[in-house]
Amino acid sequence: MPSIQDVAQLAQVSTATASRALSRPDMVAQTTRERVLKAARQLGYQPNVLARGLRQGETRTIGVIVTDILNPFHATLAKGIQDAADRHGYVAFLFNSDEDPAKERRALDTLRGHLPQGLILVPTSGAREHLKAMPDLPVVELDRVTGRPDATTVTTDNTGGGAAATRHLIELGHTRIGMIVGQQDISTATERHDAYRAALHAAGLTYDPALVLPGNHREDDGYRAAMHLLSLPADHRPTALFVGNNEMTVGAVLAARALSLRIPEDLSIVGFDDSRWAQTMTPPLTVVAQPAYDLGVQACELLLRRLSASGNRTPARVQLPTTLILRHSTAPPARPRSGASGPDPSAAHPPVTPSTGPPRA
Amino acid sequence: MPSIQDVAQLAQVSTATASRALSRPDMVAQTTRERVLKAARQLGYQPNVLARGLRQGETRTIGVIVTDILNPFHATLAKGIQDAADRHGYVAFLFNSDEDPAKERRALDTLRGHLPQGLILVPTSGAREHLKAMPDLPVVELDRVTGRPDATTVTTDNTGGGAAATRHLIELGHTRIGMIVGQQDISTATERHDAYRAALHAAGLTYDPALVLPGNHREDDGYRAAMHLLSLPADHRPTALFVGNNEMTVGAVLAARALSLRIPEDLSIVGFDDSRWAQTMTPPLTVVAQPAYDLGVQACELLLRRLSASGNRTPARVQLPTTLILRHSTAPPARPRSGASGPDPSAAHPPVTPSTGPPRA
DNA sequence: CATCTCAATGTAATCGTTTGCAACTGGTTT
DNA sequence: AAACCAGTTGCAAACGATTACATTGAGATG
Repeated sequence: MPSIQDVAQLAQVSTATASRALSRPDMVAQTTRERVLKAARQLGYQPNVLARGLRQGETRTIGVIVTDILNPFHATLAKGIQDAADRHGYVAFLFNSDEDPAKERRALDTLRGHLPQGLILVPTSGAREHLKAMPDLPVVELDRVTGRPDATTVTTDNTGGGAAATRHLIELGHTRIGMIVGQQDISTATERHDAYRAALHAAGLTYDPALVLPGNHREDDGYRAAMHLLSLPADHRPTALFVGNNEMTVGAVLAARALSLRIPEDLSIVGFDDSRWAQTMTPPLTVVAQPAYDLGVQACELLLRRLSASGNRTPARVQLPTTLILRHSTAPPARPRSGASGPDPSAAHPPVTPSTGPPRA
Repeated sequence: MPSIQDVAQLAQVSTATASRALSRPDMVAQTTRERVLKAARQLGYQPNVLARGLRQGETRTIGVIVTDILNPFHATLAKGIQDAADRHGYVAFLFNSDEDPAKERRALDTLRGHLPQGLILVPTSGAREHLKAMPDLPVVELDRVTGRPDATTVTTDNTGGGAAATRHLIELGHTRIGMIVGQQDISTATERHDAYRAALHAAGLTYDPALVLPGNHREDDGYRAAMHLLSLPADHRPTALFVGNNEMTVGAVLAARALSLRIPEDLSIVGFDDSRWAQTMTPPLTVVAQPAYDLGVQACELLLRRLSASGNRTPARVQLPTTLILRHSTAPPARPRSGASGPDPSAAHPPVTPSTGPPRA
């Protein structure tokens, strides 16, 4: 790798002038500038980010930690962030926490050594604690929220989305609506859960804890939870399911199939977060859609704005709307027939193996 | 951020000793070492990667460029790489080229400034040219291949996979087998294409160029190409389709649905690359599966091995096998009837039958 | 006891940039 | 002609780590 010394030598100037010609064009005479630029081009000079970062303290780098890069929602967030960062001449370093606070911690430590100027984080339950160790790093919490008092956050309207989904099912005539909800120490999960409960109450329906099962955001959890709910005796079994995230929705659909329940005739399903899978499965899935790419872009721009104008009071919280997209996985409940002679659930071993992702650590 | 100076001061030693206590534990007396370690812990010291990298020339960093992070195949590659890098104490910087040579070029330049010790690249068509500018950077070409004479590569057996897919369709009795193939300047696309042609010839079938349409790897392209092929007059229309990558397969399936063609009764489809979508769509898709996660891991380990033992002749080319996974999107061709006026496919719920994926590592 | 050895530590140079300050140029003002 | 100016350029000091080399001191050896 040619250094700025090589460029300077070839252009017959000092390194100082060479440096200025490249980054402060107006401080140097036109003819010298051209000489330097030409030399740089000729050598294929590329400034050494390490040296520059060391000297300036500015790395033009931001860190990004998502919880699951294989989840299309998170991949889209990441892409939105990277595209936006790129437009502003920043580089985004992407890490993965796999929903594991310990891994998140390690990612943070690694990142810190690279002196990022800011951090965009989809927090795990440990994040609040971890962030205490780095009080002067500007952080944007994305999608979820740690609850730190004056955090900057970019989220979606989980409450509105959860309410819309639940109301939709109620309006179709469902009265036993089950929910598969994420970990209760994750803000999005509790918000969606609360919205579901509130919507039931508002409609005069009772909230039945037996119809609400927790999962850990992954497909398997959705499968297991749905299996349990759908195997309840016919007069307790929910006729509709609201599932709290996209991965678990896949599991729930597979569980319904495994039990030979037809969607939407025997079971209505609303998922959270749209995806190609949701659009193209049969039947196409009714979902609460989130503007994932935009979330990423907003988070990045918000962070960069904070970085440049540290005094300037830019908004600390951005919330984007959700959209209920009606497709064909929801319908009025079936008229109660006698002995909803569903297949014996205990005998029904999953004919469709829930697809597991690559090995999780 | 505390520096090693702060640590040294607190531990009452010189920076040299502090540095040694941290990275050459055996060069320093036990009592001092403990003092330094304690000071470091107390201050939350995290070595400045920039300074270290600058001094040592070693950044313990590798660059990764994939062509589409939103494609689950590529996301899985990236995850495999990052997990493997992490295990070896390396950090992987992930970039996206969006199949665009110009973007790839920019990513390479940016990357270069960060002095990565190696690069893992899913090359675009411009890569061969771009890499000339950086002759001393160790590169592993992943999934695709640029054709540079002594490149290190990690790929899958596209030829075997393409042959298996085509043979499978031939054995079912198909004689008009269409193919939707990727850009012909991408190695995977030509290999799969060649394998398809060879398999036809081996079976005594003629290769009909009219049944082979190119696409640019994205869903839209698959949709358009399939639309075209499936709109041919009934006696020219292919009864089976072999689609050259996962994204285009989605498009092809949607096109078939749009034309109310039942799969597999009216049209058999084999895709390349497995995915959750392929596993859970109706009917579950027959595919040529690739070990994506493993590809990433292998690429990373190969690169790191090359880095450490530069003299040592480690293998330059790794090829992993593909697996033809039979599901339910393929069947013998329909007896030639007139008019494809099948029932509305959206009403048809084919029985869900076991569709176990390949054993995942 | 003088000397040698070796382990432990310190001093200072170094990596490639940026940048405060000084120095030089040629022209303009007093 | 002295003083001043603005526009260019160079010198050299940082940034934070590592490491070649020098130094120290204590114990071993003759």
